[in-house]
Amino acid sequence: MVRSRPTMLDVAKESGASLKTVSRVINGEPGVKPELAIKVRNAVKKLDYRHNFTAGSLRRSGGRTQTIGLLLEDISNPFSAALHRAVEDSARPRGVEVLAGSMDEDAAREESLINGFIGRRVDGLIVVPSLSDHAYLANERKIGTQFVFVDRPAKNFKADTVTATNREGVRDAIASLIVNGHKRIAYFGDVATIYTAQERFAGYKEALKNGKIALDKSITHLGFSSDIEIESLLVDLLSRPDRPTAIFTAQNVITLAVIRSLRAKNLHHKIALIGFDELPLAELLDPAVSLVTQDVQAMGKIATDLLFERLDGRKSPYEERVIPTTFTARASSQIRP
Amino acid sequence: MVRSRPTMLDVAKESGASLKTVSRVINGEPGVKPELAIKVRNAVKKLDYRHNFTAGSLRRSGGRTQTIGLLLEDISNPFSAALHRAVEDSARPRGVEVLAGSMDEDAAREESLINGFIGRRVDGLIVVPSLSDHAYLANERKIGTQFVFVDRPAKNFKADTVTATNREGVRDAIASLIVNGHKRIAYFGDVATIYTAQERFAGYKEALKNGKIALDKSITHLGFSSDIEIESLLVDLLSRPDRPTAIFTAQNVITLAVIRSLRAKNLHHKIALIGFDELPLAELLDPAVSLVTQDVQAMGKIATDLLFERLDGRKSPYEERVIPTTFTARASSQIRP
DNA sequence: GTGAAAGCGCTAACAT
DNA sequence: ATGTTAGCGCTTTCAC
Repeated sequence: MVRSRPTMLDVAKESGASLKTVSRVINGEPGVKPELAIKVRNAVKKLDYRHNFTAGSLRRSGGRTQTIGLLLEDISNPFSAALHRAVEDSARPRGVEVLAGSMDEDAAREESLINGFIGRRVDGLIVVPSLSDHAYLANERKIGTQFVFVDRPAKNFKADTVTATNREGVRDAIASLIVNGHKRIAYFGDVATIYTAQERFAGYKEALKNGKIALDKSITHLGFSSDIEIESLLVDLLSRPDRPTAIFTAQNVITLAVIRSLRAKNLHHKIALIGFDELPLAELLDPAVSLVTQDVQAMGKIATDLLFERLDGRKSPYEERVIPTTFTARASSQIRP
Repeated sequence: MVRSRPTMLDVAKESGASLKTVSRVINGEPGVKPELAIKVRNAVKKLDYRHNFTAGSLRRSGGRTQTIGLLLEDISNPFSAALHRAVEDSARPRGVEVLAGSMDEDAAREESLINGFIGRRVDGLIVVPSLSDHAYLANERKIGTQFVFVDRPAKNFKADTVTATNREGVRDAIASLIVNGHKRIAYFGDVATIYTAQERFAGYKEALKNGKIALDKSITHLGFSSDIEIESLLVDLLSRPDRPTAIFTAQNVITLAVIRSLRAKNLHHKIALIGFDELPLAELLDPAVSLVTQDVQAMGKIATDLLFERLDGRKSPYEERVIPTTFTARASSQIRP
């Protein structure tokens, strides 16, 4: 049988207190005589009353729902999942819950998610932005919804942003290859329309320049590619007389594809490799894979803290916080040309 | 400057329609003349009106919020993250958003999360239950909140449940080792208080029995252990004259620890290994690791579908859906004794 | 200290 | 086809 939920009024009747007094007790407001408060609490238990947060925020000054939204590329990928966890850990101590969604780099999905979240009146949004234009968020911000961007800056919208040292991280990793004597270093990355892809490629070019090595576009590849595509590109590349002696892969999935291809050609002990992004078993592979990684935990925590500061009324100019990446040198980058 | 959000009344005034007509247009209810509807939609755009879903559900019959809660062990682990994604993919087409949280096998956290979610009036909850007693949920269900449990059944609470064939999956994997001639198969698993750990160990015992091999408790270990603990246990085990010729690891983290230890002792090509749970780069390791895996996608989809069926009013008895596991035989389980 | 009344933004029920 | 009124469960405001 479906009963209806007890309300504050039910608790008031049961306890003999007034509606407002019940509200005071539930919300921990001062100025209620202890005996009355106990009566109220007993009634709460007896009726199994559950406070309706949602109804409260309708009238509450500021209208805060104590809920934030988190827009990720894909909830299930390790970067997103780790970021989500960091956000959760910062939000929960404040009694704030997190709505999360996957955008799949799809502008329509992004819009539908943002609508869904704003329709539920989230207090703020933490966004790993895709390509879309974010100018339309200005109206939302006027109304009090706050925004923080992670991993990449928003487009046409100034806001607090947390990114990693993509450029410097790649630059230093490539430099270590150059120190080891590599002069032909291939680069496999994402399309240059993605901010992080741009930055990482810029780091590559910077390192080459510092090492007085000319950029050879025939050994760089920018663009989304299937495993098979990467494999065939690699086969081409590696059958050339002037084949690269080292490879830098600028992203998770690409690193995996290249590892597979190198193994298939039995070149994994011949050609040096450095990848960007965490790889779960990197140190157990043969050779262990050298990686440039982001401090996702820190990025999530800082983003959430920035969001709450804005919600608490901070008015200072929008910040760009840049979190250092880490280069973990393992056997795969010690291979000499 | 912080403006206040436009409401339906503002849209009504702007468009010249009545409040209710605006509501009809926004909610896509029939019976509004196209011309008027267009006027309303123009006003919505002009004012940048955002529907307040939350306020609506206060009055709406059934009081549905189109939001569900998902309680996971740890949002950031691959199993949880994949489950979350599957739930999201089933929920979004219905316009339902997902609140998720990590319980860390901690009853207090579980309670605080459930309170937080119910306080926001989620329509239903999908739970990967920890050890706590779920009898108290009976009151919530009377009131209309629905529950589905995944991976493990709830305690003292009957509800729809989606689990995997833990027992059968392990049994068949162990059987394949026995077929290969193994008679001494070590087992490393979680504490037997966890349902899945129990089931998996039961599968191990079943396979031994079928193979007429006596259970030797000196080569089984049940309990949570650090990497170091596992390593020292393994060292002991492997230095014995009657050392095991194969190892079964009943969980993700344990599998990793055992792989590390076997490598450290240079025994990874000597001792057969099968693990439970997905491992991201399993096929790239040397030897490639044989695994029993769950169909997390299917589990998430089925759980969400069951939840929505209940929310749609299905009254039939609570179901226990059991999803088949998959055994992927790779090189690590082909090693002979 | 406590409580009554008004109203948050919306939908249901009932006009017209 | 459209509008009016009440009221969802709560917090605010203001009175006692």
